[in-house]
Amino acid sequence: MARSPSDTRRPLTLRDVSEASGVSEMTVSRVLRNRGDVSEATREKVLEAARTLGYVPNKIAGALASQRVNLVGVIIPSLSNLVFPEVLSGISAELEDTGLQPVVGVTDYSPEKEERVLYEMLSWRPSGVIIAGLEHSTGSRAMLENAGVPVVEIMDVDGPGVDAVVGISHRRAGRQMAEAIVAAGYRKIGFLGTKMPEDHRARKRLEGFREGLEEAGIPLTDTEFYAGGSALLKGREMTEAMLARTPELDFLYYSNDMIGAGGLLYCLEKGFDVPGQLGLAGFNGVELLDGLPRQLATMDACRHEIGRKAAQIVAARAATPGPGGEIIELQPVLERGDTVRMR
Amino acid sequence: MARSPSDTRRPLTLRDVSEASGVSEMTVSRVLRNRGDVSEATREKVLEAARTLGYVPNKIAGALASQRVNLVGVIIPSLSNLVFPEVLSGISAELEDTGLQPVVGVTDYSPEKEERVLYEMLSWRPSGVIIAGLEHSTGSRAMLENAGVPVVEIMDVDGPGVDAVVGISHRRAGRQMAEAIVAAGYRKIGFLGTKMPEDHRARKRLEGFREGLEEAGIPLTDTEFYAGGSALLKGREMTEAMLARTPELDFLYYSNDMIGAGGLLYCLEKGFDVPGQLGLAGFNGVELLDGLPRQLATMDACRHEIGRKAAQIVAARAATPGPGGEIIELQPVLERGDTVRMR
DNA sequence: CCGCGCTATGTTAGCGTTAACAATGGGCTT
DNA sequence: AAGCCCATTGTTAACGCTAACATAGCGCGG
Repeated sequence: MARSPSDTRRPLTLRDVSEASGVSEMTVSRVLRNRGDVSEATREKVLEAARTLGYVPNKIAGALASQRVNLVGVIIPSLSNLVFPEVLSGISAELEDTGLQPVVGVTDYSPEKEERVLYEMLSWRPSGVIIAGLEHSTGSRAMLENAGVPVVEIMDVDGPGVDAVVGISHRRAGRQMAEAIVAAGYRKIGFLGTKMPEDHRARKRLEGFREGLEEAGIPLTDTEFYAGGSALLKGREMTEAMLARTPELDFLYYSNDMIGAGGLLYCLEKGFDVPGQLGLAGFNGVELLDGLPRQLATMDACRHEIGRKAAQIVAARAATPGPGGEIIELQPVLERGDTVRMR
Repeated sequence: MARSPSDTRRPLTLRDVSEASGVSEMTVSRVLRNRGDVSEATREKVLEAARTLGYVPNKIAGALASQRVNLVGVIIPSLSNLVFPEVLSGISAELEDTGLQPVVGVTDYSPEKEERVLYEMLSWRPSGVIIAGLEHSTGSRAMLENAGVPVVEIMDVDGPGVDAVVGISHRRAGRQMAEAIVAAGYRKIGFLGTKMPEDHRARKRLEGFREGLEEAGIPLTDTEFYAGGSALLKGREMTEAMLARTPELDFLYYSNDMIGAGGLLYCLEKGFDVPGQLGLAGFNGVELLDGLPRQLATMDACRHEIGRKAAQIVAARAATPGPGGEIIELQPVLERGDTVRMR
């Protein structure tokens, strides 16, 4: 397993293994990749030699020679959002035994950083790219179009994609929530969400939500936006601020579950009648909500499933090149929880 | 930016750019890497050509030729733990302008998977490896020893490392918490934590905690372990179960903040006198706690700082090879919050 | 016992880039 | 005007591996 004799720290190559086992480099390569016919005897001899030397193949050289790279670039805005790790887990699970490996890049919701990360990724010539969102800089879009590999844009289907798209309609999700709220009889509605101008999905949810309310002839009574900080705490603070400013509100729609949870905790503490006097809802369906004193109404964003489907598309096309352009719209499900009254 | 004429989808190479700009490949390479002297005129000509073609350099070939890879492998057990994304953010921040790029691998707390991920990473010949924990399989350890690149084991300093180590002493952290609890006058103490046998850091905290109690002549009255599921919910359920079984408990020490938060919510709901009759504490110092109705006592695990320091070590040694073996022990700080009484 | 068709192994020629060194040429010194 | 230097550009040979083809040996049918 080690390299005791003459440890000159010259990195090991196929040649070392080939010399140690008395066969050609090609044969060693074949053994190590399980490709082509090799007799059982040589196979074992080679594996033994590789193991005692502690040889680790050089994929850089391998990739250059074979023009194949078993990496899939995954570009997401953030890792601290909870949502994206879940998408990632779907991707990893699906890629598990395809021989492909996800490589993650984080953009911090910045189009410039996205462009840099994408450039960096493409320079490794991955077998595919999975990227969050449909909105990209001109440069990024051009790179995606010319990459010559499968591209899957995820999370969102409200808009044109470069190639394949897997996600939900956030606009529709917002609208559906509006309809449910109106149907439950709430009339004075407030929205609380992120300020981030680059969070297009939150924006689309709000737009859909507004549309849904408008159709019922109900205005959006108040809005409040935040940026940064502990989401749970922000939810709490924003709720307090909004209710102080607009006490007549009877429903609060939060752009994500975390601030919604903060709001819920605040309302319960204050002894408000939830959902009787005041209804609450969030978005995403994060696991965290299960542990709250009351179930916050939410809408599952199909995060794991989005990851799986996206990975499937990449894996399928890495195996057999096809035309591409698949559009998969998943349907988020409204989970009413305990914070929307029944009628 | 695009590739309109004769779009044969042959991947672009340096040669294409060199032909388009009328200089040699070498000169193009120099321009694109800002290396060596190139006249301003050619520089612009080349950049222009590269831009209009939409050329993206092939780092695989570059890395093979130069024997330099600007990647740092980061191997962590999980992304859904909240703790690790924070470590990652420290690493990214520090690596930001070193030209190095983190590449993340996830082990799911499995030594076998760790070994596979490590092998995969090393096969890309990264400039360094940052890996969580000190406990590895024999194979992994051998790979780390022979990798010939800087290795930084993070999170934990309780034990021997392969090369550099950055972390806190979880044993000491457990002991400190025990001392604080005893000093506050609590005597009937329960521990709630993960069952995962591979979470060595949680184990060490428990060991240290036990030691600390023993020294004060106080036994650990009850323990409860869980695996999987929503941590917040589990915390709630375990707390209920434990208090039903052992009602005389006056303190609950949770192995992480998430289950601690669940426990706190449960206790508040039940109207228990916290911290008077029942004290609570968690571990990690996650941001989430800020939004809770009451501040849970916890101990900051210095996650961001650990990431930064580890990245610093790798970056420094990638620039100037040194001896290695740095050991950096950070000191977690007890944050008493509102759930440990003052005396 | 010849040669066909295997299977097992070896040989050759890149993959696209960069390190190292070589060449070119114009200006400047003497 | 010869020679030299420097800035700039080009040439050559890897880097470590794999695709594609070549070869060696061996059993076996006719």
